[in-house]
Amino acid sequence: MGRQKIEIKKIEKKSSLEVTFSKRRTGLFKKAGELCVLCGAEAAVIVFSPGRRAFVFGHPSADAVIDRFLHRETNSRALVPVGQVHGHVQRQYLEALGRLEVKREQEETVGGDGEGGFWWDAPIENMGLNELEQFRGSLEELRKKVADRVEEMNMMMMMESGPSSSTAMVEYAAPPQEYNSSGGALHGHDLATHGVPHGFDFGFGFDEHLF
Amino acid sequence: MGRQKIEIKKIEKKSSLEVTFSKRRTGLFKKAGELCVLCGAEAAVIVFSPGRRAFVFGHPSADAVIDRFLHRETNSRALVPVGQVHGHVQRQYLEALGRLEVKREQEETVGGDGEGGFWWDAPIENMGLNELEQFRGSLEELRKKVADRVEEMNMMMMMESGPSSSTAMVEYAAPPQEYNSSGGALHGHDLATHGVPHGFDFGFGFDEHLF
DNA sequence: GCGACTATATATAATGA
DNA sequence: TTCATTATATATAGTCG
Repeated sequence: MGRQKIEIKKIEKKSSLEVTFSKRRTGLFKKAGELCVLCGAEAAVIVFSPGRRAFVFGHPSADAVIDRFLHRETNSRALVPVGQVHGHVQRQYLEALGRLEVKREQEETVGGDGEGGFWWDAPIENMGLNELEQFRGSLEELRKKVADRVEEMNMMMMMESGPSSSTAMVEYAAPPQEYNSSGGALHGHDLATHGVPHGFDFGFGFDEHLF
Repeated sequence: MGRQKIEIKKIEKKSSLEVTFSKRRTGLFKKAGELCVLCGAEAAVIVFSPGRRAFVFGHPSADAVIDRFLHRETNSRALVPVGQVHGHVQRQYLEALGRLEVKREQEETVGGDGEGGFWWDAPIENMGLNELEQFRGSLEELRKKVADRVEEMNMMMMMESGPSSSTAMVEYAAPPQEYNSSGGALHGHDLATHGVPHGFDFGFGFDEHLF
């Protein structure tokens, strides 16, 4: 994002590392703030510089967010198998997949985690970068293959029952997911009206104005 | 940053709010990761969507960073570098992911492979149209997930903050959620007692050498 | 209600004082 | 560190399938 493209790897030159750290930290906080305002989200960002200095952004406050985050942990129960928490939509996918005769025995082997996960969790988590990249490539291929197959089948159906009835049947069987709309109340503070948020920095005192 | 300039104020249109939230959250995490890699920093980002869903990014792990942050007053300077406790880089990374990511909603995708070939060798030619469509949907998810992971891992591999680097990016499901930290996150901390009541609070640096 | 695609808005790397 | 500048790299708002 500058005069020149840079690789995302550790900056060795100390001087520019510091500059970059400062700029990007500021940018990060700004983005976080924007996300909060735009979407009514709550967020906390904690950054430790390599020199062990801490910088924190929080809305409504870092502590509030962290607290909320930590409390959820303490209060909730033990591990729940993935499928249980979230609804039917996913289940349908899984059922469909199950019919593929994909080796389910792996469920026990790879899943490892006992009740914690399903077999499809493992592959990704345990793959090395190369494997992942290869995996990704293969996925693309497969996706194409599947897409083609779908088209092909549509074509066939069209020929069987006429052009008018084909399209409707191609819809996703899975009903649109309820994206967490209920109770989407914002938590009190409407920042949009505050204009410029105030900032603190006990270390140096910049970052006063982010917007 | 788009076709059109937007004001930084709450987005009312729910549909675009969700899209924006998703896009910007991704962007935020990416930036956080870059900051970590480029500057050898440690960071945690916690975001609660208006729908109460929690999303977390952490390097080396959200736990580690939060823990460190919470101990700032008492141990701040004498703190044992969080990283030292952990062992092998990749291992730690995977553990963190395995521990957290399992509970992701998106996890309910496909995946897995056999010893011989990959699972997609399964006969798609035997699938019905609906199944194919569903399958395609699942593939899409998986692909995205894999792509994300590749990026994460690329980032991780570039990090040279010693033997303890890792990065975790996680989405927690809403109300019922478990997070059994093995790494020593603190529970039952009364955070709400200090900090800024509301609004933003930036850069809460505490004394130490700058870098 | 994603995923891909752009046209723009922003962030920021390099630079110089 | 800081600041301003500015050329570019990125992020992302809108749009379409």
